[in-house]
Amino acid sequence: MKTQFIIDSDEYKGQLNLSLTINSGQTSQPAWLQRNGCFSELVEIDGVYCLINVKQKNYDLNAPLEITSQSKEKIDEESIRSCIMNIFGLYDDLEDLNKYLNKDPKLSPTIEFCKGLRIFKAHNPFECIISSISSANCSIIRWNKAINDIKRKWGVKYNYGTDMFYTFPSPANLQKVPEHELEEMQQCEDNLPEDYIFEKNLKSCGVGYRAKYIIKTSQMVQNNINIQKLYTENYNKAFNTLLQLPGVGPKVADCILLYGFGFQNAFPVDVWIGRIISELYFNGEEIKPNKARLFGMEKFGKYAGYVQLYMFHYARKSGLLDVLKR
DNA sequence: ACGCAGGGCGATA
DNA sequence: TATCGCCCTGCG
Repeated sequence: MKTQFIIDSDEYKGQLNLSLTINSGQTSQPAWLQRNGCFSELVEIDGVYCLINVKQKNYDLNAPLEITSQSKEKIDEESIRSCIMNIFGLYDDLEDLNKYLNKDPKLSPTIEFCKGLRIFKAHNPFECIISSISSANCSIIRWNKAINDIKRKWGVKYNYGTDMFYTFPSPANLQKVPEHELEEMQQCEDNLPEDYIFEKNLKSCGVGYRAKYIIKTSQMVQNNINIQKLYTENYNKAFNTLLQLPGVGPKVADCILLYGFGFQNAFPVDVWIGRIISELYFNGEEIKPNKARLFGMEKFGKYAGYVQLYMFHYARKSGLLDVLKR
């Protein structure tokens, strides 16, 4: 089944920079496949896997979004539309956000660097949890590659012409994968060809010491922790629930809440956000991560998640980051 | 070459 | 309860 439609810019408030939103390194998921200005990914909608192609003509921030979708079974067009609106943060009111940023002289400079930048929401919350764990102490390119490797090795493959896309494996499947070469070898035991290369294990995806966290977290999501409940819990409850997962500390928990579960009041603090907060609001005095986190949540309220996203992007593009490296 | 950046964990006081 | 060394890999 093929569907084609448009999301016009008057269907949401403020601009959208599709490319920037997808490529700004948010831990909800790796960047989508990009070809000729068109972004593609396999997304589950109403229980059906569906290839989504999204294009914003000439990278014009006000151009309508051109959507095509392909799936075996028919999916209601409204479901596809709202799914895409959600993934690209189109339900967020950027006009209101800009008004808010303009009122704080520390924040107003971020606006011109971040036009149309939106929160890139997870289409698969479990993938978001594993992405966020993989991102800890790790570069964007590295965790992007790791997640794509995991999908390729244990996801379900969907062919669209010559293109191949993979689902993200379920917790039930990911909890069973071998952690390293030795475990993989033990699982195969007999009659493998001499030249067999052991590469169907988590470490071979480049996740390093996080492999055991990923396996344990998959087990806990499968058996102990109901992640669906996070949607209805308050911030503190959900935060503490996530901290129970191995590999999830405060920064990763906040990323999961913000990008995966819609908690826009979360304020994920990495070293950079810590330094920026210290520079902008504490005269360069060193600020402990937890203090920065509480400060951000308190000061920015429901805008905290966006402020964090905008601050980081602004600092990168304006050269502030280089200054803070000292 | 090789030391360092990046967040979380577990041992220490 | 806070602090510190270590985990793995890519990069300068």
